[in-house]
Amino acid sequence: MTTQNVQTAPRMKAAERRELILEAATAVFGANSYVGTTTDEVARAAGVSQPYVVRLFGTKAKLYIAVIERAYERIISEFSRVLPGPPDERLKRMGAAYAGLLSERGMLPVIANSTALGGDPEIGPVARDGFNGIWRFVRDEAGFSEEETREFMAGGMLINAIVGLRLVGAYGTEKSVTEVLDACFPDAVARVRELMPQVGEPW
Amino acid sequence: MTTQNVQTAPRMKAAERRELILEAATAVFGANSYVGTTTDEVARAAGVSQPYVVRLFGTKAKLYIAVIERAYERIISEFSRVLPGPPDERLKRMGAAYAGLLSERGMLPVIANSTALGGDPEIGPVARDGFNGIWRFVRDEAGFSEEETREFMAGGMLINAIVGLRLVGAYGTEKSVTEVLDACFPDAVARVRELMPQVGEPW
DNA sequence: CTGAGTTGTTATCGAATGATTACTTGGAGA
DNA sequence: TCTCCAAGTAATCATTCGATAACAACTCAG
Repeated sequence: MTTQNVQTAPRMKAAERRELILEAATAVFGANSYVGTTTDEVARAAGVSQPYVVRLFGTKAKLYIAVIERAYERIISEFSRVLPGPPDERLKRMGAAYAGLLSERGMLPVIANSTALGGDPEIGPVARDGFNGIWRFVRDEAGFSEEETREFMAGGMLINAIVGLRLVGAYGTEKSVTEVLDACFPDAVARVRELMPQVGEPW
Repeated sequence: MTTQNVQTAPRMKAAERRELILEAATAVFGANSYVGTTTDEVARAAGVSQPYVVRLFGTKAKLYIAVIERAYERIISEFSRVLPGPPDERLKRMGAAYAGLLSERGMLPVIANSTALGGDPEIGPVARDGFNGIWRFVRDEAGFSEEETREFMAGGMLINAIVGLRLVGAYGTEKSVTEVLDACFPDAVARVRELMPQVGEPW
């Protein structure tokens, strides 16, 4: 007995622990970018030791790859969920679904950051695959026109920028910000407003 | 005489050297992001020693701030340049002008990266100012409608993502990529195609 | 011509970080 | 019950990076 469970994390199957770490890593990578994040921060956020994170994923880059793969899958999954329904409101639903992912910490920032890492030989291909996957889904599965697809993707990138810049802190005080947020996606903006992190928040 | 000019960089007024370093720093920060860039890389790219870079700008963060301020000024300057002319083609000209900045190394990637740093207490405010500045210019100086402004900014963010992902390497082979590039900005895409860095290029 | 301020360097430090090694402990199956 | 694999940790290492300090040489005003 005694079960001196003072220091060590409660036992868990590796797959389950992996998922926990991926969730924590998404939040931390999202807050600090890829290069700006230490494996130790991820480990502490997940409640395990730093060497264990490295051992489970092999390397920091491989961990990050797992994180963005999971994030892109998550987006496709949300889009699929809101696909059924009135076709004329499909774009609004998908925009709101994307903005809704703000509630899952780091999800959108990680996506945004991945679009800047195309030059990395390891991460680049994964990021391109993820981006292309969303693009194809929007066009083929959701049935958007070429023009609609471009606009939808561009709108998503704009949301990423707004989130990354923490622009919502200025909502209401800065006219141009208010403008963009209201115009961005008809239904998305409400979600963005309620979910977006403020300036200086650790998030 | 003798002027043993073996190691030390040729003398230059500090202001001139500052500009040289800013240009080099834009390229390096653009290629590797803020956190991923060392002051030593910047120094070597500029042909001076690392401590001198630090001394000229005080700190790495201040150097980066000078870089993005310069980049945002550069964008405004280009937009101003193409402002005169037929109003119905103003949007096309400005889109092409933005894409044309691809020829100045690191300019667009630096802008893209700055939109992810809103959470930084030092850099965040500068990035927000720059973004808001462009926004206001597009709406007030260029006279775009609210809707046009949003679409223009969103298109710019999409270009940033395409560049960051090195998507152009797949142009012609990947159907969806071809689609977006052609649809993005009528005249911008030609410039993007000829100027965009390929996958794996140091750029 | 000279000397003082500016331009620039070399040497070096302390902290941080990703990774490796060797060790411990819990728990499921024979 | 016993044992062996999986889960997890502590200790530690080699690098890297931003910053500081001390020093050297060019140049221009008087």
